Order: sequence, then structure tokens, then C-alpha cells
Amino acid sequence: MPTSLHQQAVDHLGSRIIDGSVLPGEVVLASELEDELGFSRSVIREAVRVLASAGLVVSTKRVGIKVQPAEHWNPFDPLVIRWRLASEGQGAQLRSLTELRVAVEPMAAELAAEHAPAEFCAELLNLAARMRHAGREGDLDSFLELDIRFHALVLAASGNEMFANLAHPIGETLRGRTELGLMPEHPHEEALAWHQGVADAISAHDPKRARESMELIMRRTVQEIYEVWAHKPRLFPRPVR
Amino acid sequence: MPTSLHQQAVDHLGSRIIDGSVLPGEVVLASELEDELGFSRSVIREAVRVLASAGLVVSTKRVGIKVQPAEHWNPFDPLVIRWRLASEGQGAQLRSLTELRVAVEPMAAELAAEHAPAEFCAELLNLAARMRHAGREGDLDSFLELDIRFHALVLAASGNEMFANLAHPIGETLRGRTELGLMPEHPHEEALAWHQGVADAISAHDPKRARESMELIMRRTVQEIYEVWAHKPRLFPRPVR
DNA sequence: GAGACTTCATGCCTGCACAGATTGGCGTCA
DNA sequence: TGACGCCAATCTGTGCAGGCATGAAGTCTC
Repeated sequence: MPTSLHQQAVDHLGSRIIDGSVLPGEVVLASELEDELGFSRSVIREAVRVLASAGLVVSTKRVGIKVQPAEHWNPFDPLVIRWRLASEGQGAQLRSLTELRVAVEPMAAELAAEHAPAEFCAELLNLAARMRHAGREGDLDSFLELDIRFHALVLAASGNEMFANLAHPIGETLRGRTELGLMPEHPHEEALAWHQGVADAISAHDPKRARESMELIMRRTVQEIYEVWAHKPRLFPRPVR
Repeated sequence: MPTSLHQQAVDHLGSRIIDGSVLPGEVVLASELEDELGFSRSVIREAVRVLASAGLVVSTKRVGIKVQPAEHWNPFDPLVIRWRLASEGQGAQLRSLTELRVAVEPMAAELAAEHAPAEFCAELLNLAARMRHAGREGDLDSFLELDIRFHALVLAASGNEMFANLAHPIGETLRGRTELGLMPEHPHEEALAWHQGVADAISAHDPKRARESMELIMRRTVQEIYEVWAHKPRLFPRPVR
């Protein structure tokens, strides 16, 4: 309950920026935030420094704390992802993350088939079996948690720390997807077989088959979730040099 | 020249953690850092907050500032990437980023072919032509900068902000690769043709061909750089739940 | 229009009170 | 005697209040 004042300050300003309550280009003063939240200068300053490191604001002398345009925000920052998933930008965030999954997870499966240690293989086989069981029982809560663990484990088994680090936001997208009611009543029998196929192929050190099975899962995932963002406009910021 | 004290403090502790001068599990005290750098408490505290947000440290009462194990570091944080590229972990960082490129860039090319606005297509064609010219002249410096802009533009043209945000670290990867002497004397004629092929396919809204051309580029990239990390061990942290 | 001056918000410093986690001592009980 | 549990001292980050220094913007003068 008593989350630290620092966290509160970061969350207050960060979520307001990302949900559009404070627009890019606007300037807020540290003293305003002090009054608004009733916190002291040090708390506000530390929070601003953290938000600046995520690209949300820049603070300059004589002018104040200026909100940066969205293309400066670090879309891989866990806080930014969480705030976006809780705001109007949820659709665009789900699209970005899902496209990233489609690109990364087949590659992760391929690498896992080449490099995964034995205990990862055993755990993957175990999870696949339990997913099959939970899926056939119609136990969707268990299925979701197992699904999250399965994909996180494949990412970790790739031996690529950037892939492994995507497990958290990807888990949140899976949870978000069920909250939006975008999961089928019963997991498809095919999906269960594909997960089993990924686990089998990785255990058998068969990179090609591991990739192909994961690609099938990803294709189905996109089909199921596509409507959420179908109407969301894409943004094309010019790259900075 | 006078980089802020805050930046200095962040960089001091951050780079020391990532190059292994301070090992995970070690605790440092804020007062030690104050004495070591000669900065005041406020500067140190703000720096620690920023490093904590990147997952490098946690600070708890009565114990101090504890360095976190590497699997807690956010590998997508720009600071973390820069420090890793400048340290012993360079090989592993190049591997991670290159594997990420291999996964993401073909997908980005495919999406760009579906969604890229006209001015992005024009700029891509322009860059491809200039790359061809610089490559045939043997002007490697120009070629490198054009190459970086080309790949950044494809990522931006995908309309996926997470992809677009990878342009910076990927650009640093390309620069690092030339610094390590891993680029051919003259860019291969094939590579020039493939870049042209990507630009053509995106302009022609041909996702399949855009992806395939980019895959060819990526395959060659891996071949050229593979030796850097061939002997580096992979890390397999157990995913946290 | 170029340069000097004023203004004002952040940058940086310091002293103080508080909170919470660790440690060690103390007493109790087996 | 030794193990356990409780409690207080201690240590360190957290948060507060106020001060001076700095430098970017804007203004005024020539």
C-alpha cells in the first residue's frame, strides 16, 4: 500500500504523458509538480530524471520540464509499455508487440533448437504436456499461465538475452488478449499440437522444424488478434540521424 | 565539454557495473560514491534512481545499493547497450543485436512494403542508388553512413515504433562492425543489388520480395560477423515468473 | 542587428528528521 | 549448556527544507 513517493511521482507524470493528458511540447514546472503532489523537490527531481532516461521529457534551465514527442519515448522501457497498455494507445502497443513476436519467436525457437540446455528441453516438454491437459479440460486460467511460461522459456532457451527480456511484455500481451476476450473458448487442437511440435523439435535439436512450428503458432495468433488494431493508424516518424 | 554531474555519475557507476569492475551482489554505499566522485548526495541519488530504472541496481534501507545480476539489466536500454558495446561483453552484445536484426529486419521490410508512405519509398530508392555509387567508388565511410540510414529507414517505414526504435543500436552495430575490420574492402556487388531489391520491392508494394531480399542481406551479414562471437558462451537465465 | 543586462527555473549543495531492515544482545526454556 | 525468540541499537536510504550557482531566454541599448 505505501508505494514510495518516488514511484508515485514517476507514475503520476509518466502515465499522464502517455495517456495524452499532458501533450508533447507542453512544459511543466518542477514547482507545479511539487504543489500538485505535495512532494518535496528531491522526490520530483529524481522522478523527472527517471522519466528523462526513458525519453519522455527533457529538462532544461530557464524553461522547465518539456514533454517529448512520442517518437522519443523508449518503446522497450517496461514502464512505457505498461502505461501504453493501460491507455488509448493499447491497440497500437498490442500491434507493435505482436509484430515483434512474429519476428522474434520463430528465430528464438530456431536458436533454442541449436543451443538449449537439456533442462530447458525437459521443462518445455513438461509444459507442452500440461498445456494439452489444461486445454482439453477447458481450464483457461491455467492454460494462459502455462502458455506464458512456455513462450518465456523458448525465448530464454535461445540464449539471446534481448529475446529473453521480451518475455515480460509478451506475457502481458497474452494476458491482455484474454482480458479483451480474444482467446477461443477451447484452445484449438492444432495450437496444442504446434506447441508440442515446438517442444519436440527443440528437444530433438531440429531448428528448421522448431521455427516452422512456431511460425504456425504466430500466424494463428495474428489472425485472432488482428481486429484490435486493424483500424489504428500507423506512425511513420522520420528517423533521426 | 562540461557534461553534467548527473551524467558523469550515471556513467561512472553504470559502466563499472557492466564492464565487471563492480560485480553483481556487491553493495556500494551512497556515501562511498559521494566521496569517490566528490559529488553531493542529490546527484548520486538521482543517478542511482536512473540506474535502478535500468535494472542495474536496487537500493534498500540499511543495506545500500546492491548490484543486480546481469539478467535483470534491461538489454534494450540505450545506456546499457552503449556500455556493453564498449566492454568485454561486446561480442555477446553484437551477437544479440545481430540475431535481433535477422529476426526483425525482414519483417520490417515486409511491413514497409505494405504500409510505407510514398516519401519513404522515394528516399529508399535514392539511398540505394547512392549506396551503389559509393560502393563502386570504394568510399567506405559514405557507404557506412548510407547503409545505416537505409536500414533505419526500412525500420521506420514499417510503421512499428518498436522496430523504428532499434535503428540506433543497429546503427551502432554497423559502426562497430567496421571498426572491428569486419567489412569487406569493396561492398559485394550482390549486397548492392539486394539493397536495391529491398527498395524496389517496398516501392512496388511487394512484401514477399522485400522480405526475401532483406533475408539475403541478413544471411550475408551473419556470415561476415559470426566469428566475433563464435566462441562467446551463451547465457541461459531461468525466466522469472 | 549585435552585444550587454536582467530574469528565472533548473543544477547542485547541505543539514535535519524519519523509516525500515539488520544485527547483536538479552533472557527464557529445554 | 545450547537453541530459540524477542527487543533495542544501529545503520542507511527516504524524504524534507532552504540556500547559492549556473546558464538559457528574453529584453534593452546602442
